Amino acid sequence: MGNYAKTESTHYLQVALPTPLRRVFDYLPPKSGIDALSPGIRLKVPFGPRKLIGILIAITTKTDIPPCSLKHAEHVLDEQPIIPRDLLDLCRWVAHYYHHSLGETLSTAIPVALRQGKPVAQQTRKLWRLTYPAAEVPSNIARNAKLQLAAWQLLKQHLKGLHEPMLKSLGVSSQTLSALEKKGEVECILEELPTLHTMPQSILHEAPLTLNPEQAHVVQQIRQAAQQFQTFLLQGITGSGKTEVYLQLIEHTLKAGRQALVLIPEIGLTPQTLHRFEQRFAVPIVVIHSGLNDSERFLAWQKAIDYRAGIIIGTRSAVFTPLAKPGLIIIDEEHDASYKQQDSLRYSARDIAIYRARQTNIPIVLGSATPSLETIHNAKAHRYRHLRLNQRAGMAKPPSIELLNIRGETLQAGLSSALQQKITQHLEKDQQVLIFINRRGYAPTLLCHECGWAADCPDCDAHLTIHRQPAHLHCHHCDYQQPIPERCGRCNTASLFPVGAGTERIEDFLIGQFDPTPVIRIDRDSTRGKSRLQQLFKDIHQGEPAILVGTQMLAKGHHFPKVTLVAILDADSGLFSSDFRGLERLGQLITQVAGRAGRGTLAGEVVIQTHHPESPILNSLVTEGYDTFANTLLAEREKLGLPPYGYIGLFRVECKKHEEGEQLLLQLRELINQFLQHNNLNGPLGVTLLGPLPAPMEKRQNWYRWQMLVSSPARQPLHTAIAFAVHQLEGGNQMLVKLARKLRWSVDIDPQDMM
DNA sequence: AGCACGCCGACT
DNA sequence: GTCGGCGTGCTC
Repeated sequence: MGNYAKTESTHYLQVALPTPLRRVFDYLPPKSGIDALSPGIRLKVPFGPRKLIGILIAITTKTDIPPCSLKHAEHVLDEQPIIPRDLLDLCRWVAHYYHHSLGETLSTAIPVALRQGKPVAQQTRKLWRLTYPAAEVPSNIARNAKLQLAAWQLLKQHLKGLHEPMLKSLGVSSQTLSALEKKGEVECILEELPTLHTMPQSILHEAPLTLNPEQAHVVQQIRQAAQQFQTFLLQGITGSGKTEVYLQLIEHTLKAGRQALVLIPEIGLTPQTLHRFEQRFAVPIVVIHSGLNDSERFLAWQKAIDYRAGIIIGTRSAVFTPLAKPGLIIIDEEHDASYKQQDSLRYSARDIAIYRARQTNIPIVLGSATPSLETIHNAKAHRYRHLRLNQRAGMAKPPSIELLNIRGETLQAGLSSALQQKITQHLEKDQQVLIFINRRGYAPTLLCHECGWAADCPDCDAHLTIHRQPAHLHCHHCDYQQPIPERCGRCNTASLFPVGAGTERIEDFLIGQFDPTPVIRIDRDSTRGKSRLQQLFKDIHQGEPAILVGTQMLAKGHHFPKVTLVAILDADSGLFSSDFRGLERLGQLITQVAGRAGRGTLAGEVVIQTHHPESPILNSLVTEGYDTFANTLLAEREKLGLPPYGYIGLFRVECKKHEEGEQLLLQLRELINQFLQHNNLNGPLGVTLLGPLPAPMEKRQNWYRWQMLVSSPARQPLHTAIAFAVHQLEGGNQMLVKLARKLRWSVDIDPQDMM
């Protein structure tokens, strides 16, 4: 390509920049020329008055901008693309699908270090060895320099050298080493980290478990698709051995010289999962979670892309990790809400993962005991292969589930007397009891008995939650805190009292009621600090009789073999949730916590307190199980045209002045409706608008929140309408742009909830 | 989103 | 006199 010099001026660089603007920007090639520029490299470019680091998307010969107003790219940061082709393509699709800026999408996808322009260094490890093996201690090491002498002696016994981490663990500090290096006695060699190509070791540390026939069948079915795209729904009841299936699938993937990407929910069981993986596999495993700092994240990313790790385990954002040799994707607990990002780029890691699997032509496994309705629907439509694990290892029978009528009952800290009796029975048999309540703190409301005033958050439409440890009022929506007042804020009488019960209050009550049985509370407050949660789990596993009280955290993942009674205190909040997914969530929760009851050899019992024991849907769940329950919900969703039968997007607006959000959405609605009419997309088979409506919690953190729902029985018209609307908001319509400037707006495709 | 520019009010 | 409030415009 020697004739670039001639045509140089007709080439333009399309660059994605970290700005919310949904377009790419064209630049002239840098002064250094266009050679060695390929999509995926980083460029430093002038952007208005500042300099930004962008990603080169494409090199074109056309531009919509008058070429005289184009600027030159200033700097080329990479020789090789740091964003591989398929990740770039993935991000383009994501940006397009979620109507988000490509530059910001790329920023979400890559480690912070990269978007800040840090150089990509070859990953190395340091090998230290003696410069020359002398028989005697060299004279330039002082006789009293004990540490240096020890280090020298050590290295003399290992003339091939020792790696720095090894030396550290043997008590040799880097100061000692650099002191010796200065004296010319030792030298440091930078070795490239080995890739899996050159790693001679075997893949496994320990032998795999023997699979039961069901598991074996599942493994075999998925292996048959080993080299091509196929989505599997692995629906396995709690305790049916899904993880072992994952492990064996990964083993086959590794043996084929490929990598596995495993996504787990956010509050996930990272330490346990990781432990099990590390026990099994001898290949390097990389874990990506919110606890990592920037450089650790960057390291993990590099290991994945350089084929230095065989298994990549991570939460939501790990779905963007590029793989050198992709072979398998696993989404554990695929129904979990934490796979959906709830701000900025509102993506679903599960859905992106499926797209990725298709793009790279590899199988993907969605595992869950309680699959989402979307996934069940796709399985029924034969877009996914539906595989099941119905056998519970070493378990006689599934737990019995009872809907306990609490209508007219006087509750003590949220517990009915019937439930208290059951607790006594189980404790007398030396067993453990698990109480589930999705509300932390002492009580959700501080109420005045005299005038009905309640302590509210000044910044949100919400009551303040009473906490006792330490004592204060706390808003769970914006983190506002204040001391507990002694007198009513309205009538000034001293008759304030807590209404309702959260985990702290229930803990208090149980301690008094079932003394001396220990009560272990597990919620976000009781598990602050690094190893608190692990310690509490350890206590539970001692197996002594105990009552566990907790939130969501208790519903996920962990096995408690001695728990035989599980109680759900506030099922009704799920029954009457303002959100259309409320019931689905409740069903998943009940099924998941029921899976916690009676593992091992002991029979389990589940009690669900409700004011509506006759509720047909709850009864169908209890007597016929999750599948039937899900079918009922699916039928309802179909009637209402809700997902998975209809596709929805949500415009969200936050504003400081109450009416401004509504105004913007009203204007937007007018424009969209005109557009729909012009394009024959109105009517029930086209696109329908609902709203603007205030969000379920209208004010939050001093922002008023409005939303407008856009829905359609087909994906394409929905997409078209939203693309049009976004374009208008972003500059197409002057009036709208003017309104939009005063507030914050965003689009949420496939919203999880309307909160 | 940033950032600059520009035009009005209350300060050492 | 000027420091700084935020409305407006622009980013290849």
